[in-house]
Amino acid sequence: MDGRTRRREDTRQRLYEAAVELIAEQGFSATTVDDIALRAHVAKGTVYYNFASKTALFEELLRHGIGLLTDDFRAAVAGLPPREAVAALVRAQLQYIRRYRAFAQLLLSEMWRTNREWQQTLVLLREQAIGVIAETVQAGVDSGDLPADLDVRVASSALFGIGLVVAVDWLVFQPDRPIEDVEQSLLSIVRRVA
Amino acid sequence: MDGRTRRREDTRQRLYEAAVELIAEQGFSATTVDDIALRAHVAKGTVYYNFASKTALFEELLRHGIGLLTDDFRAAVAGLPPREAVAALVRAQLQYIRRYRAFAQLLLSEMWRTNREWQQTLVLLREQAIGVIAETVQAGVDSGDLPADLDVRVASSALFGIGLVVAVDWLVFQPDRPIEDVEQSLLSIVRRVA
DNA sequence: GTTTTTGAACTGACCAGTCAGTTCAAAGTA
DNA sequence: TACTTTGAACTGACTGGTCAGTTCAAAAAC
Repeated sequence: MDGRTRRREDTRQRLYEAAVELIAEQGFSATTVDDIALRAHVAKGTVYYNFASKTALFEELLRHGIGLLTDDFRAAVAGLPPREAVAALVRAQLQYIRRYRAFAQLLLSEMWRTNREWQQTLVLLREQAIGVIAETVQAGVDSGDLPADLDVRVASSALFGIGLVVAVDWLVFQPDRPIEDVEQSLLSIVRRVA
Repeated sequence: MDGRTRRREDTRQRLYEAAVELIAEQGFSATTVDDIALRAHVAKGTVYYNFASKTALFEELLRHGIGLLTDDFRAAVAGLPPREAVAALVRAQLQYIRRYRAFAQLLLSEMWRTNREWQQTLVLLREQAIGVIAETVQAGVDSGDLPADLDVRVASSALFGIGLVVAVDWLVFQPDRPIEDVEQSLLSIVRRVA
C-alpha cells in the first residue's frame, strides 16, 4: 500500500468515525454531510470525492462495521467446544461493542426499522453476523451440548439482540460497571444457551 | 365529554397513530409533518393546532405510550407473589408490544440515543417503566424468592431491554411465531430472574 | 505528472412553522 | 321551534430557511 492509498484509507476511516458518531447521536436524516465533514476535519468536497453519496457512505459504513464484528466472532469461536464457544461469542460481542460503542448504538437504532432505503443491506449484514452465532449454536445442538429442542435461528438472533441491548444499555447508563460484571450477568441470564 | 372535546381527542389520537407508525418506519427526522398530516387525514395546520411543534407531538406521544405500558405493568403484577409477578411482567410486555408494535420499534430506536432534544424526557419515562419492574424484582429479593446477590437496577433494565428486542425481533422477522412460544423462550432465557 | 484534498459557490428540492380564512356544533335568544 | 352568535377546530397556501448534491479552480501531497 503506497502513501496515496494509505492517506486515502485514512481519510475514509476518519469519515467513517465521524459519521458513525453523529448518526448514533442524531440519526441518519438529522446528520448533515456538512456535520460529518466538519467532525472529520475534512472538506465537504472530500466526502464526495470518497463516497458517491451520503447514503453510500452509510451503507459502506454498515458493511465495514459488521465485517469487523463477524471477523471477531469467527476468531473468538475458532477451535472451541460448543458451550465455551457460545460464551466466547458473548465476550467477543461485549468487547466489540465497548470498542465501537457508537456503531453498536447505530445498529440498535436501525436494525429493526422498516422501509428505509438501506434496509435490505442491513438485513443481509445481520444475517451474516447472526450466521456465525447460528453455526456455533447448531454445532452445540448436534453434539448434544445444547438442548435438542432449541430453535437455532430464534436462539441465535435472540442472543445477538440481547447482547446488543444489554451492552449498549451498560455503556449508556452504567459505564462505570466493569466489563467482567456485565459479561457475568449476560451469561447467567442466557444460561439455557450458554 | 362534549362533541368538541370528543372530536379533538379523536384527532389527537389519529395524529399519534400516524406519527408513531411513520417515525417507527423512518425515524423522527425523516418523518415530515406533512407526512403525518397526510396519513392522519388531517390538514397540516391541524397538527399545529393540536401540538406546539413536531417535537412536542413526539414527546407527548412518548409520554402517552409509556404511560399505557406502565399501567399495564402495574395491572399485571397486582397481588402476585414475586416470581409469578416477574413472569406476568414479561407477558404484559409482550402483549403490549404486540398491540403497539410501532411504538415498541420507535422506543427501541430512540431509547439509547444521546444528544437529542427529547433525550431527557425519554430517560425519565424509561425510569418510570423500569421502576415498576424494579419494585417487583426488589420484592422478590427481599422475600428470598430471588437471589440476594442480584443487582436489582441492572437486572430490571436488562429485563426491560431484552423483552423489547426479543419481542420486536419476533414481530419484524418471525411474525408467524405464536406469542406463547416467544413467551416461553423469553422466560427460559431469563430463568435466573423469572 | 498524477492523485487527492480543499473550500467556496450554486441549485433545486424539501420542510417546519405561520396565518388569514372557513366550517360547524353548541349555546344563546326570542 | 327557528334563528343568530360564538369560538373551537380545522384548513392549506405561503414563507423563510436548510440541506444534499454538484462543480470547479487552485493547492497540497506524493
